[in-house]
Amino acid sequence: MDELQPLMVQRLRKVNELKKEGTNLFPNDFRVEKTCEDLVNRFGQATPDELKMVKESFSLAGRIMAMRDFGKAAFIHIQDRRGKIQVYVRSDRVGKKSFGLFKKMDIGDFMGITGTLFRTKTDELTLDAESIRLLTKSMRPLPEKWHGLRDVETRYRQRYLDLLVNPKVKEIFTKRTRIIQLIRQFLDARDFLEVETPMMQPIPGGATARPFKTHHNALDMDLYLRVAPELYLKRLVIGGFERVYEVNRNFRNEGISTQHNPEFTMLELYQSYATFEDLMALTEEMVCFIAQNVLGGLALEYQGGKIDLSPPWKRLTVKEAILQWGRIDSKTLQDYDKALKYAQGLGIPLEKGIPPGKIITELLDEIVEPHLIQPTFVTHYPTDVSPLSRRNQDHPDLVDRFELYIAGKEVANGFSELNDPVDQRERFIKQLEQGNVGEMEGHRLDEDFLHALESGMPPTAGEGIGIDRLVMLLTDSPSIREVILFPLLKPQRE
RNA sequence: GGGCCGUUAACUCAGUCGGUAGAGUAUCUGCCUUUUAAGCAGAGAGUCGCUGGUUCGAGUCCAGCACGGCCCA
Repeated sequence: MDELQPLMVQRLRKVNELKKEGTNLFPNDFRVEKTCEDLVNRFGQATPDELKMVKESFSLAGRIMAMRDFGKAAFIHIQDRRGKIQVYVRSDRVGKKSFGLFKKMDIGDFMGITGTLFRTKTDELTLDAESIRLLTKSMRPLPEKWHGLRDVETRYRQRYLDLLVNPKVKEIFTKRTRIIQLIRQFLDARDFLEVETPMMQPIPGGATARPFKTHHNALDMDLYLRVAPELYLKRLVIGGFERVYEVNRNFRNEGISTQHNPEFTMLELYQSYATFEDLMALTEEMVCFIAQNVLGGLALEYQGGKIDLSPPWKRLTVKEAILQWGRIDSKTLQDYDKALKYAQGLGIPLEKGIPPGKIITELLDEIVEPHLIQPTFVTHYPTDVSPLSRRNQDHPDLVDRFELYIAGKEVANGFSELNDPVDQRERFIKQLEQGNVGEMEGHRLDEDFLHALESGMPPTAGEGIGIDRLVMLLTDSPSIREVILFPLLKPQRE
């Protein structure tokens, strides 16, 4: 315990008094029958007279969140996982001994109550306690009831307090779980199989990102936390799991921002005999299914802007998109030097020698992305920045790939998969030669994956959806830290 | 990495021109058996993020550092 603060000293005094009286401060034999929500759902509409007819007693437990003391009686609010209910504790009903114990309870303590229901003068459904138990004594005070906990840093560092006193925060994380449940429900119903693939990989593959490194002592082997599960999921497709998905964490050793946390949650799915177009349809359907269930409709507000998820979503090619919002014509865009100069003129720090496709995607991020507020699929990316995507039949320098943008954020990335092992080998080698990947620690030619691909992968389409960003969108959260329970923060200096 | 902002009681926040550190909630004491931000009366509670500087005197001005937020790269 840190240096004893006055408030803790006062609580410790009560603790010692209770111990001396023989009270167990941490019992675990109270039987909980109901949640607050159960009682509100069942009796919330009942009139005072109807409640008088209910002779039944109910037992519930929870944390004391508010207390209004009248000397020989008190009103308190009890909060459990499903809600809150008011409890009336009076000396003449619970008995003098229990009431003496109650007087030593604090906001923040856990309490078990058995009682009957009534309605107060001010019409609030209230449990009239006939017996009470202290279930856990708390030693520190909770944040203030009215303003709650506002300090962002404390909210993240002491998320338990944030969850306790800020109901909206609890709601966001409940929604997050609901969203992931709905994803599973949606994909399971379409005969996708959920799998788990390695988090620790000898070669980090599937995305261009700096990995976290770790070491296995017994094998004396360096390992990397995965930046994507892609190459393992494809191995499973090769192994005959024609429809697979995984919802789990990826790790990227890069910057932190309102859009980026070093560990983040991704859905990746693979469907054999499907194309990137099939996956656009699936994405549209799945996101609408989730929104319908979580929001009750397809209209939502994100940070003051209105977003309509009603299908069909807009689709346009990368080229069309750049020509629409950029001040550049088709001919200039196709000329490497001119396109590079144009990009540099916009303040994008690019050096000569970068792959042509990189100019295109940088331009996309810079001039198109902010405009893509309503859901939009941008399609047909350059091949040289899409090493795992299948080439377009008619334009081999483009791939059958899409990215989904909503509210100016990249939410999904999918493509028809490259299943030609010879082409794949060449593209891996080219990627590594280009430096930005090759120089990144751990990235090297994954012979084991190529070996698998040489055994034959059926025509397949795959996609990744950023779950954190999807949750941000559906909960109107401005920062990724609002949708991750314990976002990464630097340790606090003592 | 750069710019701007923040850090004061357990929580939410004031703090004027540099001159004894403030409020509400919470806590403690007393009264109170239908309150709900209960009420009334009283009390206690501070390393003003940290380190240094300027000054007779620093929460306040200056520099550096830490952590966080927003924006930019």
